[in-house]
Amino acid sequence: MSEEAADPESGRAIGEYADRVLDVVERIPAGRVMSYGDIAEYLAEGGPRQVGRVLAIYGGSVAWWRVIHADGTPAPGHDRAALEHYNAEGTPLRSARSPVRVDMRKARWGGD
DNA sequence: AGCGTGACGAGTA
DNA sequence: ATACTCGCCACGC
Repeated sequence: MSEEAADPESGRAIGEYADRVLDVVERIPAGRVMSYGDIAEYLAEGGPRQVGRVLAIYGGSVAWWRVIHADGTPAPGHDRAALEHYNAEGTPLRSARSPVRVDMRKARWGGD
């Protein structure tokens, strides 16, 4: 066998960074949202692109619809599913039709 | 090791 | 609203 060093990514463990990102998403209350950049800034680590990658890979385990672009638009390809959740959670919207836009002015949430 | 790509953000036309 | 550019960071080929 190759002397493969301990591979924390293989099998079970997800990156520590991904774990922190998912933790933040999990604590976003219903009816609120955070942008990719907001989460990156909140963690003070990586960047908006890193957060997007984590959600793209592990988003299936968290409320991914509460994480949207800085301009209030949900993830591409999932705007329809996201809209269903926004209606169910009472998320303040500025546009209920494409392009679906969340009212960041009211819905934007911080670790508060 | 270089290059393309992406669930990003902000700026400009 | 759309298209394009630049900066950013990590991954896959």
